[in-house]
Amino acid sequence: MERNYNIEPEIFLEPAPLLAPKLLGLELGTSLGGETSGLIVEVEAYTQDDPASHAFRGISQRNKAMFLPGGHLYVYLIYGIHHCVNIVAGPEGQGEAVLIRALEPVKGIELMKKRRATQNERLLTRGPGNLCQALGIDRKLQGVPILGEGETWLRAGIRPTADTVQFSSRIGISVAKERQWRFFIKENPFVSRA
DNA sequence: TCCCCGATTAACT
DNA sequence: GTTAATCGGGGAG
Repeated sequence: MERNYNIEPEIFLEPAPLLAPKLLGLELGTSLGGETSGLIVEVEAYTQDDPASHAFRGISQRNKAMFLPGGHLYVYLIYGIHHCVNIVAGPEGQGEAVLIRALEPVKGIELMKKRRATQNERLLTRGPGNLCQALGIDRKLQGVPILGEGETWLRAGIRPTADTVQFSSRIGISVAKERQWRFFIKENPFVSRA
């Protein structure tokens, strides 16, 4: 574990599969009627040439935030119910992003319990839909920058050592299962699946 | 315009 | 293990 390191802004211009593991251990938070945050413990990378990616068919009204420069947010609605949040990767015009799949809660646990309607801390930010609900993230945050002093922010957290990072196929997709672009912290209880 | 189905979740049997 | 919930993107006609 390493604390108080700096986030290098250039990492967001790297391809999503390179950026994704570097996001593990960073603290993602919002200040929306109260501060809530958590350490990123599970992510997945999606690229433009990737059949599982929303960017695969090119730019559209829905996915245009994916084509912003790295370091912005791409938020989408899935199954008509749940929001999912991505951190955009790569240069402007390149449709790549990293889906945030799980956080380890840090700040605003009481507010997150209220938003999630549960007292079970383990369920607050486990899974991409759940963590958006806990942090109050929806499409009003479409395309906002993640670095800087906005109401959505990313800060240095606790950087994992290489031996605690695992990777696997991505969850819930029906194509491109051979791409092992899911990265997560070994044995972390907030990761959505073992 | 119609139709299918998804980067999910929780509540079932 | 299975299934309903509920919206909107995108391909077919």
